[in-house]
Parts: sequence; structure tokens; C-alpha cells
Amino acid sequence: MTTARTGAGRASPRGRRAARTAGDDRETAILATAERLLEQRAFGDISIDDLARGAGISRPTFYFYFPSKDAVLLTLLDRVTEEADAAAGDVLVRLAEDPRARWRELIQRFHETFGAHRALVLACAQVRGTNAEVRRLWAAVLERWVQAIEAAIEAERRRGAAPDGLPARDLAIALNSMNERVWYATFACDGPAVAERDVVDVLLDLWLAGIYRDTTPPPST
Amino acid sequence: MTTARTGAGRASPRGRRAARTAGDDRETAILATAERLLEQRAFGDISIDDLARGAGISRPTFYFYFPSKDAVLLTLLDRVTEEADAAAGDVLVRLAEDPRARWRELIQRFHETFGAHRALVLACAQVRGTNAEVRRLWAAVLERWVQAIEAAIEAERRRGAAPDGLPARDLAIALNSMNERVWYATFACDGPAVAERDVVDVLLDLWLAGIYRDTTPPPST
DNA sequence: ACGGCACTCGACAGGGTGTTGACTGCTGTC
DNA sequence: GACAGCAGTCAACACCCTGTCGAGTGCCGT
Repeated sequence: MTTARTGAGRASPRGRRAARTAGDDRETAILATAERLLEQRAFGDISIDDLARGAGISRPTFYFYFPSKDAVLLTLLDRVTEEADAAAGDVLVRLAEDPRARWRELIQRFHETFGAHRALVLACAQVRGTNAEVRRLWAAVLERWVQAIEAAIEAERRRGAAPDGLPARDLAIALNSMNERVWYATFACDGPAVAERDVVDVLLDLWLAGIYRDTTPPPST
Repeated sequence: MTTARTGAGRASPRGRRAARTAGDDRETAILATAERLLEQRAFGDISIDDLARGAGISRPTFYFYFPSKDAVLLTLLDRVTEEADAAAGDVLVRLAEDPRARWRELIQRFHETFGAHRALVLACAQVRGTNAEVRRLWAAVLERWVQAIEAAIEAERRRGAAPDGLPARDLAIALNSMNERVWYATFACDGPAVAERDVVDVLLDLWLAGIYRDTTPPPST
């Protein structure tokens, strides 16, 4: 049910000492196989057997490392969100220097991170509908980002750069939601979508309009 | 593969004459069962057997009416999008009368239509990830709406009420995408979401900001 | 009275998941 | 240097769900 496992598969960032166990390689192989196969077909069309064979083990052995197919995705998702957090860095605290440039940087970096793992991101969006675990993790990640954006908007209002208006939290939720869905469509090439090379600028424009009612918000004096 | 069927299940809006066949009731019963069950559990947790038993028939008989579980959803989705189109009506052609009021009306009516079938809408969003048929239908519906919004934005620009800026199509895509994702979160109560009673106003505010850079766009003189 | 069609379902084949229980080989211990 | 113990492995099984096939049943027009 939860991701908790005997001790093999998950966890063990507590390096201990004997981290050189052969099982480590197998686990890595499963993860790598998953990311590779995801680039070829949809998550639902990948069976546990595919994952196991790809990693050179039998299906029952797969269960020694992960409790389910979804758990593999969860582990992969965890990595990507960490990567995105790292990429975002401290951009938000330096907002006042040059708001337009900083917001663009933020959106651009998320775009690059997700774009580099689009197959995985797409798979997560799909599975989120059917898997409570993935849904929970994604909700938690999103909540963190929403709070960061909310705080940034409030700071911009406090310094007089952004006008009052919607509750900052609602604004932050709507803007994040927009990004998520727009990126999804762009990466999936599915239905009406913004061209990949324009997407950052389109999103940026709407963020600035929503937050500042202006495409060239003032830097700090 | 496609929704084409022998002649029983689908189609037959060409009333013919003998539309009073017993099979009609069965088909309706399957559809009703699906919508009812969808309010209790996720689409993936409903088996064809559940649908069949709910309609008082056996599983093989189900296949006489629909080629798959997904086809049921597709039929239901078709209805809701028609309902939404009808609810939207001619609001967009009367935009210039009072832009803020008309845009609000548009968003409000979509909100009401989707809200009345939230379980179904949620299920479609989930299945869209795994089913090409649903994905295609949704993409087609979205494309229609995007084009309508795009045309409306261009009309507002032509009459000088809205400033130039992003390509109208990109703007329309982003705004529609935002609505879709924000509604999804609100209806699913999953992760950060805007409260249901605020959602129309939040979306409206961002639409006006994106299109007019202003919360009170001018009516026609 | 009879051919045909709408409609129905028992029974099967196939493919996926998750579990059990037995087996292998290394590693540390007395 | 025998041996307990555990990481790691898999054949075989039980189960559930899907989709199909073929053999019905009852009604309708002719």
C-alpha cells in the first residue's frame, strides 16, 4: 500500500556501508528500463513483465524491488520534482531586481526540466487519474509551488509593484494549473496546443497580466 | 475500434419507425448505470460486469450494445459537451454589450454544466490519458471552443476594446487550458484547488487580465 | 408454419496481476 | 570449516478482467 519496503528497494539514503549490494543495480535497471520504455509507449501498455525482462530479472523478482508498477513511476516522479526544485533555485527571492526577467527565468527552467523528462511527466499526468499515491505526491509538490508563488505575489504587492486583486493563493493556484495543462498539451501534441518554442512566452505574458496587469512590471527603485 | 456498430447501440437518431425496441431501454439503462456508478467510484474500478448487472443483463450482452467500457464514457461525454455548447449559446456574439458580464456568463454556464456532471467529467479527464478515442473527442471539442474564443478576442481587438499582444489563438488555448485544469482540481477536491464558490470569479479575473489587461473592459459606445 | 432478426448468455481463451514456497549462494560467526 | 541467516531468485499457482464464439429464444412479417 504505502511505499515502505523491507529495506531493499526504497529508502537507504542512510548510506550505511554495504550499499554495494547487487540489488542496487537491479533497482536502478528497473528504473532505467521504465524511463526508456516510457519514451516508446504509454505507461498502461507497459507490463510488469516488460519492466522485469528489461532489467534482466523475472516478474516475481520485480516484486522484491517494487510493490507495483506505479511505485516505479512514483520514484521517478520524485526525482524529477526534486530536479525542478533545484532548477528553480532562488529565483523568487530575487524577483524585485527585474520582475519580468525573473518570472521568465522561473517558467523557462520548469519548462526545461519537464521537457527533458516529458515522457515521464505525461505518464504521471495519466496515472494521476487512477492512482491515489501519485495523486497525493503530485498534490503535495504542487502545494509547495503554490505556496512559493503565493508568497512571491504578496511580496510584490507589498512593495507596490503589483496591484491588489484576487487572493494571492487563488491566483497562484490558477497560474500553476494553467502551466500544468498547457505544458501537458504541448508535450503530448494532443489537441490544441501552443507551439513548444512559444510556450514560455505565452505563459509568461499571462502570469504578468494576472499578477501586475502589465507586461513590464517595475523593478525595485 | 471506432464507435461504428451494427445498428443497434449507437446511432439511429434517424428515428425510423420501430424505435420502440426493447434494446433501446437496455442501452439507456447501461448509460444510466454508468453515470450512477461513476458517482460512487472511479472509472477504473467499474468493471463491464458491474455495468451489465446494473442494467440487468449479462456481460456478453453488454457487448451487443457497446464495444467497450470506454465507448460508454464516450457517449456520455458527447452528451455533456452538447449540453455545454447549448448552455453557452450566443453569449460570445453579444460580447460588446457588456464584456465583463458576458464573459462571466460564459464561464458561469460552463461551470454549471460541468458541475452538474462532475463525476463524468472527472472520469473523462482520467481516461483521456489512456484512451485514444476519448482523447480525440476531447481534442475536437476543445478545438471548437478555442476557435470560438479566438474569434471573440480578435473581434474585441478590432473594435479597440482589447489591446494587441499574444496571438489570439495562443491566448485562447492558454485560457481554456487554465479553466479545464482549475475546474478539475476544484471538482476533484484533490490538491490545491480554488473553492467552488470562488472559481468563476477567479477564472473571470484572469480572462479579463489576459484579454484586456483590465478588470472592467469598455462596452460598445 | 416458417425464415429471419433482435437479443441473450454459458463457456472459453488469453493476458495481466500479485503471492507462495522452495531454491541458491554469499557472509559473518563460533 | 560447519552453519545460521539473509539477500536475491523464480516456477507455479490463484485470481480477475476482457473479449469472443456459438448456440439458443422469442417475436414479427409473410
